[in-house]
Amino acid sequence: MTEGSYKQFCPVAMAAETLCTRWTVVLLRELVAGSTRFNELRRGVPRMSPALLSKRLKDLEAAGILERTPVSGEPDTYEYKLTEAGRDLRPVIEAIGHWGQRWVETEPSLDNLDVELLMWDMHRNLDTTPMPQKRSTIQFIYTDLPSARKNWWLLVMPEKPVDLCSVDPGFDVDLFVTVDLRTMTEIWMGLRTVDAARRDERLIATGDRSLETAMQMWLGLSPFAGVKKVAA
Amino acid sequence: MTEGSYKQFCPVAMAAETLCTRWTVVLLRELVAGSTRFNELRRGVPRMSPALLSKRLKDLEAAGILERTPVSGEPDTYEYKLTEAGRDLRPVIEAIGHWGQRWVETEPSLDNLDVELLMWDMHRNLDTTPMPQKRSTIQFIYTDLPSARKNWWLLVMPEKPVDLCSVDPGFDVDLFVTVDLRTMTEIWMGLRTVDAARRDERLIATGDRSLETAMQMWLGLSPFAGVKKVAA
DNA sequence: CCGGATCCGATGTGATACTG
DNA sequence: CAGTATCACATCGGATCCGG
Repeated sequence: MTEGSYKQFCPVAMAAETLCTRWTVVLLRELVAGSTRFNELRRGVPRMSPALLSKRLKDLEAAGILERTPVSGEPDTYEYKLTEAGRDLRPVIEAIGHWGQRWVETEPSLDNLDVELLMWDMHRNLDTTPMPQKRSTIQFIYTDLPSARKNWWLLVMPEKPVDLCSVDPGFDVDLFVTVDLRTMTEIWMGLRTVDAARRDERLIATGDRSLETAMQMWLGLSPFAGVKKVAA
Repeated sequence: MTEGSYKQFCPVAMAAETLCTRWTVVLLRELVAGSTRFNELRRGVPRMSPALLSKRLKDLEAAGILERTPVSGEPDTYEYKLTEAGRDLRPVIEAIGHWGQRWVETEPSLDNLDVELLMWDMHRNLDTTPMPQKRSTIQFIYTDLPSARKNWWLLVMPEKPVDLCSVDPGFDVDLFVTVDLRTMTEIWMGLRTVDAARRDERLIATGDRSLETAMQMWLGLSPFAGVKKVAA
């Protein structure tokens, strides 16, 4: 970007200088969502090269948007946390996402599905309040994926963050969800409901009855799932 | 930018693909502010090369954000008007500008002043309602600029758009404003008031008393002038 | 594993000039 | 007025590698 400024005194231009460089707002979305570690960020922004990620983190630190601090106890590991200025970017990210959900055609991006990214987003947004007050294990089986990426487990423990596994954790499974990747992504984006997918036999949920019927409730959707799409 | 997508199904990423390319949001700010013609846009985004401007306009048209239509009567001239999707970007631009005003240090960008851009912005935001119901001519004299860019005239006609001239239009001047470029830019950005600048003798306004005293009123400021700055 | 750095070819951008 | 053309240069993506 000619690493250079727009040379305008307008606040929009001044902000855009740091915000509107490639990958930056996607990275910020990940930070606003709560990721703090380098490799955690990589998982949320998988197609961004580590070199560019590193550069952007430095740029954002220099801009006062985040702070990099060593993690006590773990040498050579760092945490990237938003400053107040960074947290104040949430409305900006929300406005962009809101517009994107309303106006950007989804078809093209539904050709670029990514299970890992989907599961990563889902596990962060699960709403555990309507779930039983005990450990629950939910297994997702993606019918259209090769075996290495077919099975995913969400481990829900009361009072603890939800855990995501791509290898069998060995616990008894309380609910099996069998679905294809596109359908699950559409549900996550709010383009389709769990019930509709079950009626169409695109999604099958078997196991614990209460988990099964409340699925639309505990399955936290994309923060923008509620926004109505207008784009043709 | 590798003219390529982020390949994510997240609405933030989908929107950022078209919005967060270099110059795009600055251009959108200009469109949201009401400019419609190619050379009008150039004046609002003076450091953007015409080649890139042309490309961006095509991209935005392809994204459904604006429409290009021939101007009837004038061959080979076109108008670029925001579609509903484009007008719906106003909250996004506002959120970015709001954040910029709050958090971006202004000092660096106050080294990149631009009279023409400032006058262009000002003439568009003049609030003519508190002005006399007759033609008024206001001359700005920038004490620190070379003669070619020193003098500017704003022509206010009731019921008509404000006119901006960089050559003497020949009318009697109702109000003379003598000021340096930095001070006037600071006032425009809301970093300083007209009264404070007059007390500091950085700005002198002489002529019609009512125009003089109401200056802070009719001088429309930047849309973000009201946002309190936090940045150190 | 974690947190990067390095290299190189492809792509995007800026400056300047020019045209119907 | 409304753009193109051209060329040098900056940036980015992808792959690889590295030190703890």
